[in-house]
Amino acid sequence: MDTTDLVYRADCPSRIVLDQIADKWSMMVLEVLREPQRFNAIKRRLDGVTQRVLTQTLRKLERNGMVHRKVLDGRVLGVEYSLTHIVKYLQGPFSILFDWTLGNIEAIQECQRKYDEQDE
Amino acid sequence: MDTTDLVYRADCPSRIVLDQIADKWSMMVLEVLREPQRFNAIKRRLDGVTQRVLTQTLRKLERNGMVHRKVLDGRVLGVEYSLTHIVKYLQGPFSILFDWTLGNIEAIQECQRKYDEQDE
DNA sequence: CGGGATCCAGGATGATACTG
DNA sequence: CAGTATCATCCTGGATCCCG
Repeated sequence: MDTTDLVYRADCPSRIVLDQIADKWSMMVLEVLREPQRFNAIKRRLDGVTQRVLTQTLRKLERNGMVHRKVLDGRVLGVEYSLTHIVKYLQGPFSILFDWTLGNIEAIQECQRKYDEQDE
Repeated sequence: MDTTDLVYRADCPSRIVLDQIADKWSMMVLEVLREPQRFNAIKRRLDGVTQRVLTQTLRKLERNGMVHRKVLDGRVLGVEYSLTHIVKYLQGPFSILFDWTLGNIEAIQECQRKYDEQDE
């Protein structure tokens, strides 16, 4: 281990952050929450996520101060989620990542085909 | 489901890409490989990764055309990994993400403390 | 050096039912 | 609406041993 590689050290606090947000659902939630959304609205947009996993993901992001949870007052229960200010800064990079996946998907799938063909 | 939300649909190819790279080790490998590195060099820099998981991660990235695997000729076995050109475009956003974790770690840990204090 | 093969435990996840 | 609780299952990941 090179001690100058702080971000890669297991005991570096930033690694703990990466452990938290560097997963598929967290990234997609952060992208969806460009606009504040209610629980079921988020769930509907993230095709395939279960309510259990979405709840866990939101709790994790809330714990890390990246998402704000607000109980709406009204006759029926309603909860709105939104991004906190510290995480809004990441929206640019995230958008680039999403755009990149769309722009490179064909090249990637071609690579997958070639890779899978080798000694099938 | 809003059909305009292509990137969030389970059957959208880009989701498959996110499934592949949106995880902790993949992101760190892509960051480490700014400079081409040999297997054990990568392993040493990524504190805590096991050789098995690193191998799997590299294979996955190679399959998706993001990492190039090159067997070096010499008396002993040597393998060098490097980034392919399509993924180099992501280095900017990745660096921002890494810098962000370092810059916001204190605020985040403060949020964690507050969150954990609630009704301990 | 750079892995592959195997075994195994623990955590993540899906399905389902229930609730303030 | 927005969750919690429980259970069965699956899969990841760690540990270990071996190999060209």
